[in-house]
Amino acid sequence: MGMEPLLIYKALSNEMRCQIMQWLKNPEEFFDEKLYLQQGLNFRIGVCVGDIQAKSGLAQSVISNYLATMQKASLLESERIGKWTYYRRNEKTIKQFSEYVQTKL
Amino acid sequence: MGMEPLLIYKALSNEMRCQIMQWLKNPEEFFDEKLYLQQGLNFRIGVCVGDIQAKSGLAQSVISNYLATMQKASLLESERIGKWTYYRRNEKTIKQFSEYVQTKL
DNA sequence: TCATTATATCTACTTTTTTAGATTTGTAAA
DNA sequence: TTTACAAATCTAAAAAAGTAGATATAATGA
Repeated sequence: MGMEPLLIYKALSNEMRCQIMQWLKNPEEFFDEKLYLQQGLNFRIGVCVGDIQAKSGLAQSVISNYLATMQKASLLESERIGKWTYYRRNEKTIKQFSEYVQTKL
Repeated sequence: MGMEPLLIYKALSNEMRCQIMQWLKNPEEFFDEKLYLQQGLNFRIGVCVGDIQAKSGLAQSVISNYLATMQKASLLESERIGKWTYYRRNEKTIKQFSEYVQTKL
């Protein structure tokens, strides 16, 4: 459960993965919430893989792999509901990392 | 002159390079300043490549290359005096990076 | 000038990461 | 149950990063 700076640096050392962090920071700015609301959900649960993949333009397997990388670094967490997996930021880790950079780097 | 987060994440996504950042944060804790003082220098100018290389145990060419990578990310700056090149942290960039992580990540 | 030392650059090999197609797994709907 | 869809995993090829020996450059001292 401990935050691992090296894993986080590696996860963030890729432009698209950084981009995904930004998209998930303000999903309403980058994705359409309508279909989520229709299902009784909202972006608090995260954004599903397919939406992220479509926005990225990369292959499904690549995005799935990127998201797994970011989850292993615990920058993201995921929840499966029905056929969909929703990814959202893990703000706790992000805060810990930010504090690590501030005090330890 | 602008701080580039992606270059910085890449530079830090390697254990030895992270280690070097730590060594250069408190050189007096990890290196012997005597020979520097004898030359009218101190660690404020930085630590020379040979000392960093000896401590790392890696090949000279590898360390030279690592230091160049970190300098390109502007995490480090260097100064040549005679035969020696001294590397020190660029605290300005480090601060900017820390603020970037805090506010933008 | 010549030899020595410190560092950077060049070169080649190895390892890791990126990338994407194909397959598998899990879920839901027909 | 079959079918369809979303996402994860498998596989393999291409690109990038890591590694270290050899060579080049730059400075010093004999």
